Amino acid sequence: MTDRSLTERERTILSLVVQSYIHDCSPVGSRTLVRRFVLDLSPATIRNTMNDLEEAGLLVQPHTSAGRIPTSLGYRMYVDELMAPRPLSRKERAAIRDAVVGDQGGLVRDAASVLDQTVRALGDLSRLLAVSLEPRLDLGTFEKIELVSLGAGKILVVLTIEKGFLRTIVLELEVAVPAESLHETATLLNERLSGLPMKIIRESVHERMRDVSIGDPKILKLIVNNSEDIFSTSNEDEGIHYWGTPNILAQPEFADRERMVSLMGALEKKEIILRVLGGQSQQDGVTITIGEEHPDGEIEFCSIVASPYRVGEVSGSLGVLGPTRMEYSKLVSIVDYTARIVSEALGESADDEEDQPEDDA
Amino acid sequence: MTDRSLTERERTILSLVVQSYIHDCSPVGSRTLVRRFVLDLSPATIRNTMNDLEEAGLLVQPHTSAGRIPTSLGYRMYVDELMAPRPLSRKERAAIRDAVVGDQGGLVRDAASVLDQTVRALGDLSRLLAVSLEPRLDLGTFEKIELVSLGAGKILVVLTIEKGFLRTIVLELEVAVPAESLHETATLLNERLSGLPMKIIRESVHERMRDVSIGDPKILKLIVNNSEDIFSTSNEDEGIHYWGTPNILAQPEFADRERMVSLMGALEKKEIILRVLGGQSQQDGVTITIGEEHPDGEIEFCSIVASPYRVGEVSGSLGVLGPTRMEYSKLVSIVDYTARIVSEALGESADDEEDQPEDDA
DNA sequence: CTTAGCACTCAGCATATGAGAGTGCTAACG
DNA sequence: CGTTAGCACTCTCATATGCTGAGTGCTAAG
Repeated sequence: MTDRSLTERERTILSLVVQSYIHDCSPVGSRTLVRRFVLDLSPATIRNTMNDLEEAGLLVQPHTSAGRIPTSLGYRMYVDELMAPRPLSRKERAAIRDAVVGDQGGLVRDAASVLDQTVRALGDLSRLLAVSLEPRLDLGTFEKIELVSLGAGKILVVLTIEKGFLRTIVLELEVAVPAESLHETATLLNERLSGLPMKIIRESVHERMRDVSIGDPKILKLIVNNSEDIFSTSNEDEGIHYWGTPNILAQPEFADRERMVSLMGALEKKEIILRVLGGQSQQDGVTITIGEEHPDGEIEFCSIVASPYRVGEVSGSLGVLGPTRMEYSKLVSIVDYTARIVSEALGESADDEEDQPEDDA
Repeated sequence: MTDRSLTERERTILSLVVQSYIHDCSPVGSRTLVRRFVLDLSPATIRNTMNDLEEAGLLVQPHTSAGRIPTSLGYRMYVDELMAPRPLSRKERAAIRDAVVGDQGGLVRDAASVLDQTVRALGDLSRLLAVSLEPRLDLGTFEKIELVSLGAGKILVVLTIEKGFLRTIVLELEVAVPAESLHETATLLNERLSGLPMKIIRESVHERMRDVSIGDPKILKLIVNNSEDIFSTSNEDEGIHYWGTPNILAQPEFADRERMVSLMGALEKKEIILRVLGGQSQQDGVTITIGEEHPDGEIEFCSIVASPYRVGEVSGSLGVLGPTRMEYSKLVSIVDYTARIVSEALGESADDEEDQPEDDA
């Protein structure tokens, strides 16, 4: 538990133990270690070092006289200081890019569709559970509202948001409203709200729409009253995309039914994912959260590698979830690259004029 | 395997075996049976009968000298001839109704949202996996198309279909199109296509839109060329809603990892669900498919209780999936009732004028 | 037709046993 | 002093063994 920095040997051993365990999922002993990686040291020496690492809280033994396995802290150390991100092969990149970009031909794929494809690729490639959140439009700037009459008192509200994001909601009124009036109301809303971030609108429509003389007061009231829902992110708590449940369930760490069921429950309820991914979308770049670092007990055996993607002010996030024993070095690269491509893809599909140059990091 | 009809005693015994097995998930023996249900027969007699049932292919022994369990055929017999559908309690009905109907207040919940709520209730109530398919708009009659310019060459296509179903797609053109022209094009499309079923439109837009003089030819071409996607059901292969994976994974029949993983894979790929539920939506009323009756090996340990829901010509389906050992008598009622309520809810939210009377079956 | 009795089968459980992997410790070594 | 060989010890895992209980099929008697 003392956090004196590690010696070079300790760093090496820790790194090897982690790698070996990630590979085999079986506790690694001193003898095995020297044999697998041809070390110029005797098992006894390794044992001593391992003992030190155990005292530092980086390794544990599942039971007396078994090999060691990394603790969350051990993985943390490995991730932060020891591992070298493994660059992606040309083929892997292509796989991601093809899946994300897809081909349309006249039809514009919306964010949901892009993300759906993305998680599939991400899940298959990582052999873990891939997750993504649809863009949070909160910080996006509102561009335009359009009101389309659908007959029978129903009105389609079409919101255009920065970078071509779109949101449609159907409202219902008891009485039909003439097209003229609809148009006027829309114009009014546009005049007063255009250019503001969605979030600000939510907070201040009431004031901004207080004294109005034109437009239909009924519709206006309806919109103002439902502003929380209308000027929000996507529908309900939806907007989560998954892929790869079988991958993760097949992992040996979920042989325990108990764990498995509770994990699936957590996934289905979506709260946890929303909290973890949603929270992270503030920060930039790839974030790794390991095992017990999670506040939620249900996923204390899991790690998450996630990254936000951004299109203008709008952002969402994506990542993979798996057992703590995962190939961090590879996953960091995969997730990072995928997030970039998604940003790019959504940006492009949004407005073609500004061609963002592809940066190959 | 001879299908001479069963004697009264055989029917009773089969029924009791099925019920007992459904309850316990442990093979039921002759002695247990007489004890549990106070039968006026000796175990030996039961044994003889059971033997007959085994020869008829309705029961099997997992191994010599274990009790019997029902085969798919046994369940089939039970479901078709022996069981009495268990009526729902007032409370259960209320639970379903509340979840499905929900409350809106100005905002119209679309089919996706209604079904999402529905499967949650259905999954929780059945303690199994609930599944639903969004409505297939194929047979729905097309009412109106509306083209809304989004700027930057993008056009929002709004399709109104019978009973208030809605479908929106974004198209993209290289050049901006004047509003005037958009309106003309929409009018043209409405004149020629309104009142036709979506399916017919898909098959015949090319002919119907051959000789036109007004409207923008570019947009028209785009729409005609993409008619397969535009005048179709919902987006991609989406439109499946789930709930209750933990329920089903906790079932003892999925203790086997192998099975469990393959089941989850099948669910995720959606094909099987689409085939089973989609296929069934033709027929009316509740359909039960049991174990090996399914063409797909992945779900040969599962049964599905499903029912279509209908709103005018438009229909979709919903149901529950679980191990063959499920409470058919209860589930039939649940699924049936849920389907009715969903039909009702979607119908109402579609057009309020025609109040369908609630029928309490 | 029904039932008592009996020999037989087999999963499940507990117990014992041995092998293998791994450890910590101590003492010797360069 | 860091490193290493040796050793006693521990603990899991796999295998073998025996026992029990639930259940069966068959036969003969009621």
